[in-house]
Amino acid sequence: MTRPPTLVWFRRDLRLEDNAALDAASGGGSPIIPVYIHSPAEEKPWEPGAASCWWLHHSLERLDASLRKRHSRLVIRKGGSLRELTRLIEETGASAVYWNRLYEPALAARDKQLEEQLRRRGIEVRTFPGHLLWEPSLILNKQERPFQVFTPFWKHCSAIGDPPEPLPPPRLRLPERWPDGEALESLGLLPRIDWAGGLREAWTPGEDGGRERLDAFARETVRDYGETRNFPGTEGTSRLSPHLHFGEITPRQVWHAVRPGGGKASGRGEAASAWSWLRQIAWREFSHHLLHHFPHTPEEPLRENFRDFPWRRNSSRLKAWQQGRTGYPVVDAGMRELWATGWMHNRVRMIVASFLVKHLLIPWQDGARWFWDTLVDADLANNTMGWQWTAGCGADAAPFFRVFNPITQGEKFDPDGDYVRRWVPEIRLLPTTHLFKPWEAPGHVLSEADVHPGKNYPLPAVDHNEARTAALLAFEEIKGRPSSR
DNA sequence: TGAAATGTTGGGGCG
DNA sequence: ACGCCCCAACATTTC
Repeated sequence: MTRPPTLVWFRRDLRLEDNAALDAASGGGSPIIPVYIHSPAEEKPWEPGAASCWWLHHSLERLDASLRKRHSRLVIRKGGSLRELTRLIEETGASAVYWNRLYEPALAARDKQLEEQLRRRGIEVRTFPGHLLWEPSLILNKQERPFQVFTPFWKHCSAIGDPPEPLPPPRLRLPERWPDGEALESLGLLPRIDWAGGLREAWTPGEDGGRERLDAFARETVRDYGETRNFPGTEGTSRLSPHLHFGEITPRQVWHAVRPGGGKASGRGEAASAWSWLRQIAWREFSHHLLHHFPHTPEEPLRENFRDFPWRRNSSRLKAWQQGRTGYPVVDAGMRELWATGWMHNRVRMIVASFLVKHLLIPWQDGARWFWDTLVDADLANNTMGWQWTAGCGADAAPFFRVFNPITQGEKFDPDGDYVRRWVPEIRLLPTTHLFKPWEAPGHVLSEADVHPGKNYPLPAVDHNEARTAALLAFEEIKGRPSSR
């Protein structure tokens, strides 16, 4: 007599290692049935965008392949989560469902309901942490309120000490029979017209790809992270964000992979670099913390006075921004990198976001929507926090009057122009002194470089100084008003 | 995890 | 030698 199987419900934890739900199920000794249920409607209004869907398809493919190496498989279903889980329970005689917790408001609410309904039917439900280092509901300040400033949040969390060591890969006991599943292709995650060439070139979705990226980063890149992280023309960052979003690797794996002092000698600068990167991991935690405690923030500004901000919706300017035709080379380079690869360097994200919100006065929500659809690492918590931060209406936000200068930002952080030349090839022959402001170049320099402003490269959508003044003026309108209830 | 305006200082050219 | 101006370099404040 074999024991009834346990369903391990995969969601955004598309990995076998350091997977608490899978580990607990394998330790329990029951046969394991790995399940994925495609139910984008349950994530509304933030169902995954086009780039995320592309990633998800390949990540599921990889997960299934690794399971098959262990003679297991991923059972794919689509439709309502409760309906499909219930059906699977009936079909397989499963007595338990395990999963790793997610924290976005809509999903957390759905999961809570599911848990109750399954329990009512006598099913054992167990849920596990692991997507984050610290449970958002447990992190509170001395007044038992959520943190709204990053530094005290980080101080509080880092004092807790190192997170537990990652879990080993599981041993999978196989069921006697497999339930039916859908073909991955039937989920329709891949684009109908193939625009994903640039994504394929840039990324290897899946646990193995994430692991390789992490190993390479921990071995080499992290050493100089403090120096190089701000230069989009170099590979100074980890590029782990999509792997973290889909749970192909975990924050505790990355913590233990780069944390200084783990036996191997490292210089002072190297330790500082590693900590400054872990601090970025803590920003990810902070953004989930904020979304958990302020669940309306994907749509509404945290600071209430920003509801009355005199935004100027303008679809043709929005489109120029989306397509990388603003006439500001750094901005255009970033937007084109995003479109081509599904990713953008963080320094450039701040520049293009500031440009949309402060130079064009277009609502940050419009920018957040575009990022949502085009980023392979689109993450509701990170995206929301990032945009509210730039717009000046979020927690610990940059004040609104901090307006990035798209010219000097380019000169500072792309000093040789490598980044701009790569993504805005039509101006690549300009000398670096004029690369970030082609409209100021003398005629003979332009014609020698074959740059014709207004013809083969756009004139600036707005004048920097005028736009800056207009933004400061618009900000005056809401300045005196109360920023929170 | 700004930028620009304004203020201060100090060296050098020059009458 | 001296005052004056210019200006770079740096610091402070303001948006």
